[in-house]
Amino acid sequence: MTPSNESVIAVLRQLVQYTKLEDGQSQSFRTRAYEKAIEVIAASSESVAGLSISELKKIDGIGDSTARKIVEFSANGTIGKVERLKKRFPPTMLDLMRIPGLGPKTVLLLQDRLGVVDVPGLTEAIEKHQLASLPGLGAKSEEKIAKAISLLGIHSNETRTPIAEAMDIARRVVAELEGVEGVLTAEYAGSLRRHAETIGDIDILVTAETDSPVTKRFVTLPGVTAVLGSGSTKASIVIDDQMQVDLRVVPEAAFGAALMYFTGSKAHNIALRKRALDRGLTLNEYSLSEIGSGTVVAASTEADIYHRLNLVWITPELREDTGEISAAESGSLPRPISVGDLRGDLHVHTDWSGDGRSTMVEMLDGAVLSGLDYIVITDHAENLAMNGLSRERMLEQRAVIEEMRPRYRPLTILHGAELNIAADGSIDYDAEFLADFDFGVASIHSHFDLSPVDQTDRLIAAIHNSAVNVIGHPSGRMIGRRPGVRFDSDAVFEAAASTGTALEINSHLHRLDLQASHLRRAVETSEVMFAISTDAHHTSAYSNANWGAAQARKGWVPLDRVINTLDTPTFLDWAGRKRNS
DNA sequence: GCCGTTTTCGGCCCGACTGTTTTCAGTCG
Repeated sequence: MTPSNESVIAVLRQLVQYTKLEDGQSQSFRTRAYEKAIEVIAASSESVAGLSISELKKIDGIGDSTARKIVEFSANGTIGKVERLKKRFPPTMLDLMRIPGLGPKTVLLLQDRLGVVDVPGLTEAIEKHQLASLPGLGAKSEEKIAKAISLLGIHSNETRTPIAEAMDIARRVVAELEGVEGVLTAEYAGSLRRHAETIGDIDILVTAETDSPVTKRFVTLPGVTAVLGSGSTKASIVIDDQMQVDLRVVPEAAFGAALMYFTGSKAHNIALRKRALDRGLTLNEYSLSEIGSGTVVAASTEADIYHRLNLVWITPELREDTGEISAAESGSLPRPISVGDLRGDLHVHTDWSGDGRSTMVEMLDGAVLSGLDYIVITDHAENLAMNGLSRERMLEQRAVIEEMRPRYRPLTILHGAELNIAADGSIDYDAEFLADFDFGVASIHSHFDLSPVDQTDRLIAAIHNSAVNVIGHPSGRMIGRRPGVRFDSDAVFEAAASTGTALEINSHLHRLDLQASHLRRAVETSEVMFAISTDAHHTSAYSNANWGAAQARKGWVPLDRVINTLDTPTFLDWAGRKRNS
C-alpha cells in the first residue's frame, strides 16, 4: 500500500529539521524548498506517494530533488539522506530544536562544546552552569532556556489545538481586550483567521491609542498561567495552561498591513512581497510603499493593499499560496460565500432526538430569527438506538410539523430524518416508509475502522438510495479526537454527482466535514453539489453557519455548487427530483 | 532546492526582539 500524504509529510518534516542541522542555519534555501513542498502536499487531496517523478514535478513547489525523495520513500519506506543525517545527528537533537529559543546554531554548539545531544543532558548542563561559558550565551540565556524546558509541551511549536478550543479562547481574549481603555479594535489573526483545522498559537492584533495599557492588561488576563514576554507593542502569554497567545499593538493607520501580515500564511506573505518588488514596491507589516522614496501607497485596509498589487481582496481562508494569487489576478477566484447567502438549513435536530436540547418550537423560532427561508427537521432515525425515533414517533412528529406550518409561513418546514448508514451501506426503515419523508440526510455514526474499500462501498450504497438527499458529515471525523473514515474520494464525488446527492459541509467546529482539501478537489474534478448545514442540536448552534461558510470558502466552493443557497422553489425542485426518480 | 514572457544560472521577503555585544548573531513569526 502506498504511504499516505501524512506519512510523506512526516518524513519531509524530519528532513527539514536534519537539514537545518546540516546547514547550520534555520532558513537555508534548501529547507525553505522542503517546507514549501510540505505545504503543497498538505493542501492536496491527491495521494502524492502514488505519483511518478515527472508527475510530481508538475506540482508547483516540487522539483526534481524532492520528487525523487518522495518516490524513494514510496518504494523503500525511507529516504537515504534522512538515514545518513540520523547517523550524524542523534534524533534526540530534534527534541532540543523544539525548545523555543534554541535554533540549529545553538544546538550544534551544545553538541560540539558540551557533548549535549538531548533534553536530560541539557538540563544537567544548565544545573552545572556550563551554558554561560559558551560563546554568545550568558547567564540570561541559561535562565531563559531552563524556563523554556519547564514549559515544554505547552507552547512548543509541535503542539496544536483543535480550532474549536482555540476559537473559544480567542473570542474570550478579544472580548476582554475590547474593553480596555484606549483600544480601538481587537481581532484574531493568524491560522485561526485562515480557519485552519488546528491552531499552533493564537495571534491577536490590536489598534490602540498610544497611552493604552493594553499590553499590561493582556498579561494579567484571567486564565494567564505564564508570561513569556512583554513590551510596549508586543506580548506573549500562555493561557489556561494550554495555548500560547501573542498580542501585537499597531497604530490605526497600519491596521490593514498589520492584519495581512499577522494573518499570513507565511508563504502567502512571501509571494505578495515578491509581487510588490516586481512593481517597485515593498510590503511589510506597516505599509505597502515605494522602494526609493518610501512613500506609502496603501496601509489602512487589506483591500487597498491587494488592489495596489493588481489583485482583488483574497478571503483569509485561501491565503496559503496554493494558487489563490494567480486566481485573484485572473479574476477566477470564487466569490466568497457568506452566511447571508444561506437560505435554508438542511440538518437540524430537536429534543425529539435523545441528543437534541431545544424544542421544536424553539428551533423553528430560531430558524425565523436566523432569517432562513426553509428548514429541514432531521432528528435521528430508529437505528441509532440511544437517540433515534421509532416509526410511531416519526409519524407523530410529522403531524406536529403539519400543525406548525401555517404558523411559521413564509418559512417552509420540511420533515426529514438523519438516517444512519450501517456498515453495509443500508439505512433505517424500509423504502415505503422512507418515501414519505420530504428529505433525507444519511450519516456515518459507527464502524469507523472498516477498510477504505469497504467505506467507499458503504458511502456509495447510501448515495444510490433514492431517500437520501445529502450525506451528512461524510468522513465522520472529529478534529483532534477521531480521524474520520478513509474512502476513495473521487469515486464518492462521482457517485454523488451522478445521482443528484449533495455532500454536507458540516458547520460544527469539531467536524468541518468535508475537509477543505476534499472540497477543493471535488470542485475541480466533479459536478457534485454541497449542503452547508449546522447539524444544530440547540438554537445557539444556528450561528455555527458562519463556520460552515468559512469552510466552504477554504475549499474554493463557488456559490452555485451549494444547494441551500437556492431559493425555496428551486431547492424543493432539486430535492424532489431524486426522491421521485 | 526551486524557478524562468528579461534568466537553465543566479537570484531567492521583511522586521522585531533578545542577549550578547562594541557592531551583531540567532531566533522567531
